Parts: sequence; C-alpha cells; structure tokens
Amino acid sequence: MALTNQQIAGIFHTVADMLEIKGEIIHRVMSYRRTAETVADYPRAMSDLAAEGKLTDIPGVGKVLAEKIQEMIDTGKLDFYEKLKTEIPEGVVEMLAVNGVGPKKARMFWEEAGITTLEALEAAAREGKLREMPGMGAKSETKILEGIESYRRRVANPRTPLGVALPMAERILARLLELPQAQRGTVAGSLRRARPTIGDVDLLVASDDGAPLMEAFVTMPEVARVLGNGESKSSVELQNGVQVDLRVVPAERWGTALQYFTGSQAHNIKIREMALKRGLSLNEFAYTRQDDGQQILCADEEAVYSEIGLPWIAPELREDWGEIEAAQRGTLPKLITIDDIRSDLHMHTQWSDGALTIRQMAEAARQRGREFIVITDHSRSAGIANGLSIERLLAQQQEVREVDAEMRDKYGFRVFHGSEIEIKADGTLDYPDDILAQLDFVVASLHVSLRQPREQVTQRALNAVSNPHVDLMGHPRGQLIPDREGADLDMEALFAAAKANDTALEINSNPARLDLEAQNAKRAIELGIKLCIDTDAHSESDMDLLRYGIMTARRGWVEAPSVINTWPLDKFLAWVEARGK
DNA sequence: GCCGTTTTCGGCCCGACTGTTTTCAGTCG
Repeated sequence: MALTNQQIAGIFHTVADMLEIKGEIIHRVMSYRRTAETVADYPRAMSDLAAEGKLTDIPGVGKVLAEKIQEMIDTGKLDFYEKLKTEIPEGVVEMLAVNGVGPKKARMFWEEAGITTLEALEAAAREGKLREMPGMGAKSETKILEGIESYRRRVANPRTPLGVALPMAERILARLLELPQAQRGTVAGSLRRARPTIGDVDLLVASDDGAPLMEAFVTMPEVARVLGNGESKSSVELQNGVQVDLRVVPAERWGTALQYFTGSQAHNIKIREMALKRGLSLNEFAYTRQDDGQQILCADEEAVYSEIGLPWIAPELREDWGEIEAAQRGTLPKLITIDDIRSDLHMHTQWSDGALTIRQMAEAARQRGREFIVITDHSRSAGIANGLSIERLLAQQQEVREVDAEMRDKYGFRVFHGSEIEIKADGTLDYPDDILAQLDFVVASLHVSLRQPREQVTQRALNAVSNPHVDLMGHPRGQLIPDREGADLDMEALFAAAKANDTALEINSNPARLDLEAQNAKRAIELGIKLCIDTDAHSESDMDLLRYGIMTARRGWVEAPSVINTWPLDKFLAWVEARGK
C-alpha cells in the first residue's frame, strides 16, 4: 500500500538522521532532509506524481531519491531504510531529539559505552558515567538529563498550534517592548510565516543595549528553564514546554536580521545563493561585498530584497514554493488582506451549538465591519451539536428573516439563512433537496466517519460538492490541529469536482482547523476554484479568529478575487443565483 | 544526493552559544 507524503517525509527524515550518525557527507544528509521538508508540504500526493512519472519535477529530487519515493509508493517500504535500521539502533536515532545530543555524541555513546536507548542514556548520566567521556563534563551530563525530560514532555505535546503560540508570543513581546532599551520588536520565524503549528517561538527586538532585555527575558515568571543566555541570543523553555528564542540586533541591521530570522531556511538559502552570484555574502548583520569586504546595512526588509533585484516578499510566502522565481518574474500574488473580507458565510447560533442569538451574531459581525452574514447551524443528524430538525430549520428561517429586515432597515446589513449540513457516512446529505432549495446558502461538511478508506470518503465529498444546492464545502479535510489528521481525501478529485460544479471550498479560520491548508489552497486557486474564508464562529470572540484564516490564505498565495466572501453583496447573490438556487 | 550564467565535477548559507578545551568541536537554528 502506497505511503502518504507525511510517511515518506518521515522516513527520509529518519534516513537523514541515520546517515548523519554514520558520519556521511553532510550534503548528502541535507539532500534527504531537504526532500523530506519538500514532500511534507507538497500539495500533491507522491503517488499521483509517481503515476505520472513526474517525481523528478520536485525540486531537489534527482534520480536516486525519485527511485526511493517510487519504491515506497510501490512496496510501502524502503529497502535502504530497512538496512540502515539493522545497522543503527532505534534508540540511538531517538537521542538526536534530545537537546544537547547531536549525531557525534549519539554515536559516541553507542559505540564507546554501548548505550542504545534513552533509558540507558539517562541511567548513565545519573551514575555520572557520561562525564568521563571525551568532550563531556558534569554540565553536559546535567544538560542531557534536562534534555531527556524536556523531550518526554515534547513527545506528549509535539508542536504548538499557531492559535496558541501567536497570542503567547505577542504577550511576551509586548512586555519586552515596554523596556526603554527596546526600539522595536516583532515575532519572527515560522510564527511570522504563520505555519499552522510551531516548533518554537522566535522573537526579534532592535536595541543598542541588549543586556537588560535578555535579563528581563530569562527571568520572566513563565520560564521553566534557561537553555542559553548570550548578548545577542537567549533561549528559554516555558512552563508549558514551549521554547522561545529572543534575538537582539541594532536597529540599523533590522532588515537583514528580520529577513534571516523569519526564514524559511530553504528560502534563505536560495536568497543567499542569489546574493553570492552578485558577489555579495549575506548574513543576519549585513551584505558583505566579496571584492572589497565592504558592508551594506539594511534597516528594513525591502532593502534586503531590493539589493539583489527582488521586490519584498511577504513572510507567509517564504517557503520556497516558487516565490523567489515569481519575484524574479514580477508575478508575485497581490495577497488578500483582512480588510478585503466583507462577509462571513459560516457561523453558528444558540439554535444549534453556538453561544449567541442570531441577532447577537449579526450585531457582532456588523461591529467587525462585515456587510452581511449567513447563519449556518448544524443539520439534524449532528445530535451532539443540537442539529436542527426540518421543522426547527424552517422556524429558524422565520427568525432570520425578521433579524434581516431589522438590520437591513437600521444599518443596511444583511442576514441570510443557510445550514452547515452533514455529509453523512453513507454519502447522502442530511436534508432532502427540496429543503436545501429553500435555503439562501448551503455549506456541506464532513464531521463523522473521517477514517473511511480513501475511495469511500472521497466519494462522499464528491457527492456533496456535486449537489447543485451545495455552495461551499466546509473545512474539507476535517483535520483538527494538532491532534487529528484530516480525512484521506483524493484532493485532485475533489478539486476537479469543485471546479466542474463551481462549488467553493472553505479555508476555515479556526486555528484548530486551518482547513484547507495553505498547500491545498494554492493548488485550488491555480485550478481556478473559488475559496471562502470563514470563521465558523460559535461565539463573539470566535469572529476574531479570522486573521488565522487570512494568514493561511496568504500562505496559499490567495488573492481577494478568488474568495467569494470578499465580494460585494450584489456579486455574491448573482453567483449564488447563477448556480441554480 | 543534487545541480549547472562556475554545467557532468566540485561545490553546496552562515553564525551564536556552550562546554570543554588551551584553540575548538558540537549543537542548534
């Protein structure tokens, strides 16, 4: 059975670790690691690419890696990996995840002391045996013990969702910016790029006097452990297990520093390669001209990019998904912003599992600048969510009409009546067509039986988007971050059906969903599919989650015209009408 | 292992911090 992109990426990551332990040339190791990253984020299934013979189209994949991917698709395993597993004990590879243990030390512990498990490593450290080894001492022993403890916490809770990490990072940053030494500051790293989950938090502050900032940072009440504490860089682990890094740079070098610490690594490597071709070496402090050694300082990111002939590239795009090539061609997308959003087409009320009345939701949306909304409570089979029977649905419509009339007269604000209907396990929809026909707008979503086999769950999605009454498919894959994988949908088939039926696909703004993911959103708009960025709000505060949906859309290169809820009311209604409602 | 305005070989981005060391290797991002 063919492996998924995630599984293939996982194997390549482990192979890279194993090769590094073996002392392989680092560039060979990096090619596996790079490809693992690429495959993990790739918008199309490796099995599809393999079927089309297009594996070597993937940047960084040559003959050898293409053959290995093909083998995993065909056989479900990789011989090369199986052989490596017989050479290197699993526990030795696991040691690399411990802060302070790298490939050299892992190999030394294994070969010199016969340590092949984390438990044995911990025991040896406790008994003071590690300190006798070359390059080791009492401090590194302690560091490894702390590292093992931290690793075990991380295994239980591996990555932090964007929706948790960003508010936390902003709170810490705000406190640092209160200090007089801080000139400016921002969130950087994968958080600034708005990845759906975050490994650690990167903060950047401009200052000519970093010491007080570092002192304040490492003594924050939520700090559990100081991992490093230098003049320009400190790292802490918080009580909640999240690692936070703070870097301090002088303001005149802000641009190069921010560009560097925002990443991604793949993006930065390409930028540096471009710089080198122009005789410039780039680091976080400056460009350096290679001929005379003269430095070129960049106080903002625009200067960093313009120095090598590129327009500024939005951080959400910096994943090496083609943004540098697009910048060179002058074809970067004009990314959607939160101000482009005019409506919210997916929201819940007290009629099902929401916290507020129809009127309260409408008022809250209006206060946030929306021009119209659609109320889409759960359908009848969603028992836990108090889904609406047909009778209740029709009664709700009356109330929606009343609120609409009132809000329309008062503010010119409109409230429409819809439903978020279950796509049931058997593939049918939760209300009959004649009921759906009475609604202004229909969202169809998968909530149950997400673990069905690929063909079955895909067929359910196709049934839904092909129904002429369905306008939007909500959170298509049904993933829950960070715990639940989405359904094993054939996304290409879903895209084809959405395109053929002119059905829109949702980017759900809830940080637990962010579904469609950016990669799939990017693929969808390339195919000309319409999207919709909704809050799926169940309360007033949920409406403020919209920014996460916007970030995700921007990561997917989405421009406002592709998004139906950026459209003015007339255009929206004309589209719904034209779809045969 | 990949790749090419250095093109089929010989490169491959760059620096901070730590702990050990007496000048640097390992780790990390």
